[in-house]
Amino acid sequence: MSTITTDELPERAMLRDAGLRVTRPRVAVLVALDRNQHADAAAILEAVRQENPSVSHQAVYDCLHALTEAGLVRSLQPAGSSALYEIRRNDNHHHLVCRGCAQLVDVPCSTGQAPCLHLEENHGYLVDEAEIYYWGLCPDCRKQPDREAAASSSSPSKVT
Amino acid sequence: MSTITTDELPERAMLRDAGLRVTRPRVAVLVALDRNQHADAAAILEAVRQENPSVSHQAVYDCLHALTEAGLVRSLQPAGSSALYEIRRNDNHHHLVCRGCAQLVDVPCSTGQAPCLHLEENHGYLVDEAEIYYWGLCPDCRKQPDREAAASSSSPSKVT
DNA sequence: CGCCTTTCTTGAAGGATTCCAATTAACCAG
DNA sequence: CTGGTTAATTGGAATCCTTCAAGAAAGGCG
Repeated sequence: MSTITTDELPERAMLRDAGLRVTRPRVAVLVALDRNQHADAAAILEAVRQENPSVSHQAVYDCLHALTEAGLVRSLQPAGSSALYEIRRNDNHHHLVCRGCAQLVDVPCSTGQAPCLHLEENHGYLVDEAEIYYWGLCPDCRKQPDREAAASSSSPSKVT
Repeated sequence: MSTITTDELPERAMLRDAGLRVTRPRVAVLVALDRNQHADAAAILEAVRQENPSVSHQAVYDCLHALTEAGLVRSLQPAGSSALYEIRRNDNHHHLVCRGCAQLVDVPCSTGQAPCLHLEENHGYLVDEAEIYYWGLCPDCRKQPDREAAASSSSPSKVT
């Protein structure tokens, strides 16, 4: 399906193949995401503007929505963070989140296919995905007593 | 540990046992959560004000933070929703979220203990919890063609 | 009972995201 | 290559949720 032209950015083909119009901001957003996984809207805007200074923040939001609807991009929102975006690949991975610094790391899915977890009782829902956040402390935050204490004991949880 | 006095609200004991001061807004927040699982801050505020009209929204946020840190309450934030709260019980359940209407349903955890999923590579993290969101369409939204189409096919997805 | 600390109230600010109308650009057919 | 149609982008403002700050009130211990 993909229309491959000489020296054409792969992002352009991605867009066309998904049935989306190829626009400068959309290409720029995809390129930015390719370089910077787990970026939020502000970071993407900044990256996009390095090469296209005139792009508005609204355009970035529109692009992200369009790309998400088209399935090219996946949006994440671990509690306490603003929306993060990543290019959707076929690996159906999950995420490891640090309670201390909110750092996000990819972890492979054990089964590899979505939905990767069986559900006993689905309440009549048509389930298509299981999204998993593993919460914990990253190596750096484990060294800091404050944050160590926050997540290790049973009662607390300074999620912020 | 709990100091049980005649005709005392169990919420007061919960707070005292957790080492928190027993205040009117905190008790009211716990009572509201007990009646209304998966409520957001606005819903809790409204419920609290039915009996305590003077409670400020800021007090509700403060209470929710204090209760969350103390481990009495758990906060959820499925992508696209504002923060939701539920009383933390010992069942370590997970959640089923409708992409159409954002309705949230509890589903039991298969293993029952946290973290309920083993992680092959933990990147040096100290993991204490696996939070799972099952995404799909609730029975009502499955009946609506727009939303049905949104999540079932591979390319589209009007997640709104 | 009274002090000290924590929590609450009030008012306002902040950040992220969305809405809207007018303009501009991309795609497709001729 | 050119025009017409459709869709995307711009820019500004508005909305929603959450947090900050300062003073007032209330809880808990001695």
